Amino acid sequence: MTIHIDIEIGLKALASDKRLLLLELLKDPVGNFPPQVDGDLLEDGVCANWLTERLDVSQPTAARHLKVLSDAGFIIPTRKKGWVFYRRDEAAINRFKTVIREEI
Amino acid sequence: MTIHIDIEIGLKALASDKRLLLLELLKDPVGNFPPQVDGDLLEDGVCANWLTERLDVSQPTAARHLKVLSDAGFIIPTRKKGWVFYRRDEAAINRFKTVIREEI
DNA sequence: TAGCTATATAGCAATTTAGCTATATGACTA
DNA sequence: TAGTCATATAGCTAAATTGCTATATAGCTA
Repeated sequence: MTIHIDIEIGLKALASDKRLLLLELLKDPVGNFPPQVDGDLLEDGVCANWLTERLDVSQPTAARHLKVLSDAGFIIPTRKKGWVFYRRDEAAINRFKTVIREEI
Repeated sequence: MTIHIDIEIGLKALASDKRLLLLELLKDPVGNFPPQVDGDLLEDGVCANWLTERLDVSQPTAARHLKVLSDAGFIIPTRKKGWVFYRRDEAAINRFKTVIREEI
């Protein structure tokens, strides 16, 4: 009940098939999505709209999943021309993996 | 939604402060608990009773937390003289860490 | 500025999870 | 074998999570 506070937030954020799918899709934006006009697939990330389609849930539900991952620090939103693009925060993900490896 | 099935079970099992505490306590049985009579702290693990006390929940609630971790394969129960002792399954835990590292 | 479109929030129903008390099971021990 | 003690299960309530529809917000674009 000490270090656990941070670790638990990350674990809860990941413990969902929808959110695991999001992170998986974001691993290879170019392979998983068609070219984007207003944001670079790699630098900015993938349009929330497209991620929503892949999740097979309503737009608000997908938005909340994205927010959970974002709040946990695993993905980074970038606003551009009225769109929001999401990409993985590999550094944060790696930090989390290290904590898992060392603390569990 | 493919590999995720196994990974999700593990993540859900870990995403709880009580269960994280259990795993932490079991990391150092000798340091965390007094000597045991009927089971060896290291070979057999820690008596469910003592773990329950440390968890600060009722006996049935602790039993269920232990079952979740046990079902997920993270801890191993050993019955002896009417007691049940629990120890970490380090191999299983390491396998899980590897999956996390490679798949997330 | 006005309207449009993408995304976020509000608020509700259904499901899952976590806690409890009461009780059943199961296995030592006397 | 009977009794006792440790642990597991049953069954309930409260809280958290996930999904939805409806609506608000925010920021382009014309």
